[in-house]
Amino acid sequence: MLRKSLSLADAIAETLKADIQAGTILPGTRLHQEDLAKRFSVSRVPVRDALFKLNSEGLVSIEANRGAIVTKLTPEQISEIYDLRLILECDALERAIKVMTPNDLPAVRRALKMCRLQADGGDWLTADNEFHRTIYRLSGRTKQVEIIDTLRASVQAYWAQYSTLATNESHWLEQHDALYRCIEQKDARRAVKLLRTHLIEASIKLIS
Amino acid sequence: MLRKSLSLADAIAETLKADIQAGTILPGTRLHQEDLAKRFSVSRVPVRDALFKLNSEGLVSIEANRGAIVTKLTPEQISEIYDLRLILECDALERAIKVMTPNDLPAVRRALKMCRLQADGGDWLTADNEFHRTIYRLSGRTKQVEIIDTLRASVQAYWAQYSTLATNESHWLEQHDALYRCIEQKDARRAVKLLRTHLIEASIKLIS
DNA sequence: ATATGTATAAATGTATACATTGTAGATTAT
DNA sequence: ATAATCTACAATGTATACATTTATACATAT
Repeated sequence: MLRKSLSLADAIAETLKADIQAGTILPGTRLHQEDLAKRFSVSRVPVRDALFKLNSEGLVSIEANRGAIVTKLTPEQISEIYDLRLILECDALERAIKVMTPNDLPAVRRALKMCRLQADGGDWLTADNEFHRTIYRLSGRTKQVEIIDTLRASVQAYWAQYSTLATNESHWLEQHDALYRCIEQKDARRAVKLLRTHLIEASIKLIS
Repeated sequence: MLRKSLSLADAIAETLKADIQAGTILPGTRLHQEDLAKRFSVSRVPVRDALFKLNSEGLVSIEANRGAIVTKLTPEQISEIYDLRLILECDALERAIKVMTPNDLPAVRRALKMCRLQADGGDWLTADNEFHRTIYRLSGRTKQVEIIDTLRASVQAYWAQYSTLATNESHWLEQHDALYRCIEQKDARRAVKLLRTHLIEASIKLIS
């Protein structure tokens, strides 16, 4: 496997992204360049690069001369993101099912298994993300998958908050199982319908 | 009107963006930090910031330790972008028509007029962009409009190439007129159908 | 002649230092 | 006491200098 040389900026960006998505750093938190530089024992330059990168992913908001804060979404904004995900993910799913071959199934099955392992306690959110991404990638639509990833990432921080309260993922595991069966049978119509309700339910839960 | 203080990085990014979209800087061109720094009479720092920003908009591609090049799209990638635009723009148009009031019409009419003025010779591409954006903004979907803008921007460079050869915008002006009439009558169904053919025609023209 | 390895040069990545902008606190005037 | 202005501090923006990585050219060996 080819390992690309990871710059400091990329490493910092990834760490911060993980912290934000895990809920360790809450939305609305100010991110001071100097503080972060001290935390990572580097200069402010790679920190700035990292913040710019996170800004481009929508995870932090930068105002000129006024610093960066972890993006805080209103319920309306979260709702809009879910509407976008609905459109883009359903389309990607449909395309994926149409072009995929039996050879692609093991990867999906593996991701599904990972979800079961991480169901309670473990890193459920990442496993869930990986399951969906595995499917969407089969569509071959690079840009579309990239946008979907960005949208999913930007709401993940709010799930981290949520799941500490009500950690009831078994319902979603069943939906994943059902989705896999549809994929296995190449039943795009039904798969899309499942995903649609999956996302709508999630949206409602998260906003309420 | 509130004028936000424009950092050097933002100014450089805007200039480069304009150059790329105008076709002055062609896709595939390497963008050396030092050269750009000399061109704008600044240090490499704001240049790097600008390149990161353009990278986040998909206009340039950055590889670690290997510099930045103006993003070069394959016909397949262009096609994918048009498919995404089709989905997102049609949805935005439909939503815009549903929520807009008669008070919103003058702005659209103004943008339409601008298109006529810039039809041949002038800055048609910008006027066309502004016309569509004016409509989509009425939907109130900030994130969605942002994504649409990014997608439109990333293919604009290829139109710049194209329009020097065959500058025949009158056909599209007619389509704009027709679209406006649908909007005026709040006929979302027909408007979406028009936009769909508008985009499909454009896609085919650009790729061939 | 091709391929490989090394050395040199050029470009990007990072650190440090300086400039500018924005903010908070205090002082003064109303 | 409140409002406004000025001053000092803190944070970001930018420039310069250094470190690391990558690419190019040349030499050498097969």
